[in-house]
Amino acid sequence: MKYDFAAIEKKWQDRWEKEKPYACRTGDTSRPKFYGLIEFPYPSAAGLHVGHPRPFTAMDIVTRKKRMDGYNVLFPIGFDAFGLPTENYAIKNHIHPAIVTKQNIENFTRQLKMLGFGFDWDRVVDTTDPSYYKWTQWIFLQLYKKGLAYKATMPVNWCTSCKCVLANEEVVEGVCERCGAPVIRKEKSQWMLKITAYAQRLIDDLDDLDYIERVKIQQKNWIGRSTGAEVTFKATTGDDIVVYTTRPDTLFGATYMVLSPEHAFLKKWEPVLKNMDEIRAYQRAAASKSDLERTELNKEKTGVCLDGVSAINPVNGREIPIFISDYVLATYGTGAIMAVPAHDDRDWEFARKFGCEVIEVVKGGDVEKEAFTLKDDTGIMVNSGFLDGMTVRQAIPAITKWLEEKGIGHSQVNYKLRDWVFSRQRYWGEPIPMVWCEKCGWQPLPEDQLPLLLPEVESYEPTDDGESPLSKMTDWVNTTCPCCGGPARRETDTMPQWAGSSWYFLRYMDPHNDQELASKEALEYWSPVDWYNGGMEHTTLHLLYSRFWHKFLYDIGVVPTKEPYAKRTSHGMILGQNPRCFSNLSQEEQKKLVEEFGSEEAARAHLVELHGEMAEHPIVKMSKSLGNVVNPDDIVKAYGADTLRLYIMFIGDFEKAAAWSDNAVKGCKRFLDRVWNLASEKREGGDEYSSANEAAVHKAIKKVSEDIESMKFNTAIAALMSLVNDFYAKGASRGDVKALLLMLCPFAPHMCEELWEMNGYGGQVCQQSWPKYDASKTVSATMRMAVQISGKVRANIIVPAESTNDEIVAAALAEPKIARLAEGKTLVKSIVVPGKLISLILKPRV
RNA sequence: GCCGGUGUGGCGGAAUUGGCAGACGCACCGCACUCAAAAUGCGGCGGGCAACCGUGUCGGUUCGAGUCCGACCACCGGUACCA
Repeated sequence: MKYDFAAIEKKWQDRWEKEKPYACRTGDTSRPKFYGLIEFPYPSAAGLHVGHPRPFTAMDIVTRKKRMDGYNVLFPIGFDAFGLPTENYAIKNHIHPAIVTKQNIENFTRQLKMLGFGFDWDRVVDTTDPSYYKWTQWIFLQLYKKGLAYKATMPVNWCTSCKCVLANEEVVEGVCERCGAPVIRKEKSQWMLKITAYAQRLIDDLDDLDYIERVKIQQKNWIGRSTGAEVTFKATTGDDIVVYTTRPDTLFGATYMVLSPEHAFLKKWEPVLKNMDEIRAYQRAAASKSDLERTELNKEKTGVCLDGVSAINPVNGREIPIFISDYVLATYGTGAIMAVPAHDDRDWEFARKFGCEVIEVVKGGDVEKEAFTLKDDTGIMVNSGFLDGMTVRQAIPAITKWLEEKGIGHSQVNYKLRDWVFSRQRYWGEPIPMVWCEKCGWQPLPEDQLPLLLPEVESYEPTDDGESPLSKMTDWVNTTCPCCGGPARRETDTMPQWAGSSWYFLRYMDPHNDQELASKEALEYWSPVDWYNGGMEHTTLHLLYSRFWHKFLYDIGVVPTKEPYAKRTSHGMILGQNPRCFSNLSQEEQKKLVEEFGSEEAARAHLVELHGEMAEHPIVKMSKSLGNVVNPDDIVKAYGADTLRLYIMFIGDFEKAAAWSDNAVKGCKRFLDRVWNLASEKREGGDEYSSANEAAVHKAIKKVSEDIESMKFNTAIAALMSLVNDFYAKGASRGDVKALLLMLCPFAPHMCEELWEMNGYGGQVCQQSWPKYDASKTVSATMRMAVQISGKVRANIIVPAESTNDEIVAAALAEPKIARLAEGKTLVKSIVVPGKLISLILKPRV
């Protein structure tokens, strides 16, 4: 009988739909719980990308095995459906975003079901559903009530194409993360979330989490904690200028001061500043620079020296000039620095250009040539009054103490993390439930009025003036003040896409609750997520945001755990093969080109000339223009879902990027065909393993079990392939085949269910227990050991398993080839590694 | 610049953490089956006639190094005037 994957997969998907074998029950105390989570997809119009099945299949395999291990498994799915791509698609095609979203979710659902994932389909979550975003809005109100949501006017990142503000995390190399358009600074009044209040806890609590190390490092770097001191300098106007420095030890070397162009004192000092025109011109120039220009221009320092105001260095009373320069950021520290050109690269560069004095205060470098920035014990303080002779490490606490005693400074911690810009001037997002009243100011919408529904609008296109499309909906905008009952206006900005995804994993625990975001019972039972797998690109976005929200919900007593996710892993991207790269051509094509151009190098050079630099990269992102995009629908049609699942897991190291290969898919299909042919054969007998395969089966059980736990799916599959090869070579018993199906089931569930049923093993594979590993069954009576002489393998011997070291050495020396090599030599030393090898060191006999 | 990571056959990738490098798969070659092809099954497959040589390069530790230590090279990712 042929392996008819299309019919088999349809049959089992229909049965799963009806019988719901993957549904889970909240509150089951008879079994331990396991909550496996994947990042819910954004339902784009393009449908499922071939990259999606990689993390999905991985967690599907993990959770299927957990079920077989006896866990009550929650493995849910949902849709992160608000956001710009849908809105842009809707605008372009003149369809309402809600309709687009509905269609896209239907298509995604079809594709996800087609791949046979064991989701609990009764728990689907959709962030655009009012019964869901009611609670997103509710959380916002709680943040507002605790002072963690506030409206502030400040320079924000503005995407010139999306016509919308962006969070810091959404700006990548000066351009919009989503559309690639330049980002500029724009002064706007925005809702902000005070994530900075959680900066320290977001760092500290990482220690107890089982996250892969690079995620922890990346989050810590992004939060960017630094310790230093704030120091007050007196200005000649009498004002106190506070600077932040990580090097208070170098205070004696501060020869000038720099303010950010946006610094508030500039306005205050207008009457005394003699070069105000020059200053204004610089301010304007700095403001109009896009982030991209700022980074590109960062090599050459610019600035203006203030004419009319200077500052006094508090340690030595010296008067020093004040500059403004855009290398000092308004949004970090105090927006002002003391410049120590001898010991800071940027200050050194600036001083050289503007002719400022350079005073060495730490010995160890040549400050005429470059700044000496080392902060270790190699430098001794000089030219620094009472600090002279100390090391830098001694000087830092000494000067800090001195500053504190004088009341002009104190130690200070700073973070690079900024508060989260939380409003977007777009339509397709959660309305922010706030009302502006001339009399009462901003008022939160009473909770009983939630959800605040997103109104139907005629036009949801973004406006050039930076106002949300909702602002034109006067009927909706005009409302009454919840406080005084007078006329008031609603907030017309919406929430960013990251809002709905910041808590969705909680909703899965109790998705239909209309009283709370989830019941206490459900939260207690399922929290925390035991294993969360997702992309590295979310490390400083979704992952950080949702940790912040979760900590807040913990603080107000809504959730029972400090952290949302106990374990976080990450998958690599699926890339495509570059059809224009020499190494991806078939051997014949390569040969032809080499003949034509004389050498491989010349052939490669020709391809580069033809297609540009990228022809040198064998592996590239999938793109329509290269024609290397793989559609999961096509693969399922041609080979079946089980083959796609197996291949996407076999493709390589799960954590690393891997390139799609059509040929390699065929190899996985071939493997499933081999399993099918083997297992569909009628076999008599019981459940016991055959003596020929017993050891191999137990070794495979160990390998596959461990590899699934550690996400080494590729080697787990390799072990199963080896086992099948053994079965072909030695024949397989009914029990051998049964073990194979149990282990293969998480990877290829449709086929294994079908074969399980055909063989009449009873029940369904997914309901069986995972096979047990018995180490005693893998030991054999003899062992094969390599014999090395001076570290080189020279022969192999077979000895009884219980041989002593002396017996093993004797056996090694008796081996004909070894005996020949050892002739005329003395055995100096021997090392025996039981079961592996013997290393002999021989010396010529004198 | 700073912080991570990676470098192994024609290709994707293994290697129990210091113990027989190249598991498993792809591609390729041979054989069987077939009138033939495909499919399937079986076998071969790093280089070299060989001694030997081979895990980015150079050096070190060790009986033994892909794995450890030192110096470098290349590529990928994150971050970037954060004082």
